[in-house]
Amino acid sequence: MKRKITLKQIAKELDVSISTVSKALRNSAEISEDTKQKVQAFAKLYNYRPNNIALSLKNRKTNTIGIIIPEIVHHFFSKVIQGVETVANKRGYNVIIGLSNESFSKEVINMEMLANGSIDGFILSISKETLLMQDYHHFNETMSQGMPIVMFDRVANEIQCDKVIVDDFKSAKKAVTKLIENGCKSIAIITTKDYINVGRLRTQGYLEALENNKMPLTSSLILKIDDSLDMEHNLAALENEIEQLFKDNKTIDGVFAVNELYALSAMKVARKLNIKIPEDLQVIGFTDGVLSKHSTPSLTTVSQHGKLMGEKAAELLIDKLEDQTETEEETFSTVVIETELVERETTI
Amino acid sequence: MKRKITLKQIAKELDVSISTVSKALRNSAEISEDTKQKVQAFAKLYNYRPNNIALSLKNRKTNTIGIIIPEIVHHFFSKVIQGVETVANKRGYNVIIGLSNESFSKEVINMEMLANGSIDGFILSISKETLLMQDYHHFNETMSQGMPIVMFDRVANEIQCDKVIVDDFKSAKKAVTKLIENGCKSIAIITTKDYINVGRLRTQGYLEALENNKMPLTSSLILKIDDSLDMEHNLAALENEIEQLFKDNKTIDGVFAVNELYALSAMKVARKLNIKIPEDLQVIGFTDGVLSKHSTPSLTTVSQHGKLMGEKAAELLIDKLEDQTETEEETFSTVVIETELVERETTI
DNA sequence: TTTTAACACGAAAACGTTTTCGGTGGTTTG
DNA sequence: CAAACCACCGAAAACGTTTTCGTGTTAAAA
Repeated sequence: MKRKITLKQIAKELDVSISTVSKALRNSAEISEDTKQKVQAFAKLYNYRPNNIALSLKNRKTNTIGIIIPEIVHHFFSKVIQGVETVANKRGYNVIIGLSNESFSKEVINMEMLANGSIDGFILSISKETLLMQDYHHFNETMSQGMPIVMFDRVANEIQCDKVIVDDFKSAKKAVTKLIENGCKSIAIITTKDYINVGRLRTQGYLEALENNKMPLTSSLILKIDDSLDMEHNLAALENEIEQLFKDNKTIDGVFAVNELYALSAMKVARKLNIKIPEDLQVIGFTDGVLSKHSTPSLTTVSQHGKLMGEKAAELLIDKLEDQTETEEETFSTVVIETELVERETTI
Repeated sequence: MKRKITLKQIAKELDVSISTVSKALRNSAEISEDTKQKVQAFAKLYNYRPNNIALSLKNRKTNTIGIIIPEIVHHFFSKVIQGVETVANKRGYNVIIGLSNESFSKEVINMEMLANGSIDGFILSISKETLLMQDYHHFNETMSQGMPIVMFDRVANEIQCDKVIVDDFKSAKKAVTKLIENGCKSIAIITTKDYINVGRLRTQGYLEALENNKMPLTSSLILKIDDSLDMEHNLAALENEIEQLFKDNKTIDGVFAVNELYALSAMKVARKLNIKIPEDLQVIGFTDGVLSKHSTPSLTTVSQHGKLMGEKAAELLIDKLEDQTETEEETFSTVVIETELVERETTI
């Protein structure tokens, strides 16, 4: 087992100084052609690669991006990571991940862990618990230490930083309007509690769409799910709630769900109640994942373009990291990614 | 913007030496109670945290695990990452990810990138292209430099390292046997080309199950898909092939598919051809993902326990990293994770 | 009073780089 | 022949730690 070779060892072998080796390898004009050749040949032979850690320490720059997400087994977040990874690699950065599991404390711990020199900046989506508690001190602290943050999707308006979001309000409005245009007269929404801001915004979009089209707002048609617990493991409860919704409102002919799972559950319940999709009931979901594409019937959804969000977030972060200008007034931008209504089989 | 505080700054402020500060913070007996109190209070006030990079350089240990996977937008791999992350964090390690996108060169580049000091060891699943080319020099090189590797799922038998796999052969056999017990007389398999070893093994399991039950082996019932291209974006081609299979073999009453997507495509084609599931056709897939759970009818699958694989892989790697004993003969273990046949609605 | 030991602390090396600043020795110039 | 110059190379500092070893001070023992 041969350890990785260092400058020092090369210097010793060739009987020159460490500085000479370093310069020779970087093709400095200070070094004669002869020595350069000699050193470079030797380095190539022993497959020399500079040690990243030493470089990081010297340069006070790790060329690594930290990404903190609530969970990874989730199509949207996977897509975002994919996007981040793509541009990060292209621009010479690595990606290190931390999972908060929707927990405030894990989010804090993970950030502290990475902030101590391991990374140059963060890309993150806020955990549910943090949103609920509205405790954002850790974000401010990291930023005050000169470590930039880019938030995506689940952001906090109170925090001044770069953000990448979709226009949840407009997108929801567009989706519901689509249902109205398709002839739906009684449209229900299955959404989250209001502390999840994306859920709240989507609900508002729903309301505005109804209002703009002079349709009545019926509070019993608004089902707010408490998903503080992991719904993946609580499907039965979810389906019961939805079934009750359908039974209480027999006229429902359209459903807008703020995520894939809610939409699929609605479809499942509808099937159970012998409601035909899309003839008797049209459904639109949010977040374009694998489920929508492969469900039967395949689900019409508002696609968020997760990969694009990741790419954009990475661009923003790296731009900031590599921006040399020492301006006093820091400026932050919020990029809005356009959503797309992907029409499949659950709408006419 | 205040930079992170260092030992040197604390030392300067308190008018003691750097060594004293370091020792005081680590509660060394060399330092008087007075100075300890003073230093610790000051450090707490300024929220001192040791710089990870400096520690890594000093200790020649990064406490970071590198994980290289072919793609991340994939339920199984996400699960594995989740597993790795869980035990890594528990044992004080970070996780850094690299995506090969099923490409040999990206796999090599990514590994070289990380191997230069950024991480202590690898957990990886081999890319399709690498498997096809059978060029494993980069694995041997990294290991010869003292960096341990743990492979999972898609492994190379030629390489001596720790491995975490499922018994693809046995699992496939079990699944097909199940179909036979359920009364299927003509069972087709939808699998990959043989260079993907997991595909090959599953095919062998299929064959053995038939043989053991004295059932005829019909070559036309074996459909080997060339998925060198990304099938997610080539669904139509896949479905055509499957449709042809059904049309050529009208007697088919059972399908074993080596992954979720193949299984779902088979179900889709069956629906198109008005074949009832599970009455006329029973289907079993491999890899327990979200699709299986939420499809209609929900798919009976062989679950691989991705998270468990990740956990096990991380345990193996960290154990090796922290094993102090300087044994000459290195020993490698291969852990086989038991699969589980999750029976849902596509089987009787 | 002198020797010894305990105590408290600091200097310096090491991890692997890059870079600045000074040297050599030789050659050209006035 | 001295001065200036150039081409080439090395010493050392710096990044932020930890740790070994040495040293000075003080109190206890001889």
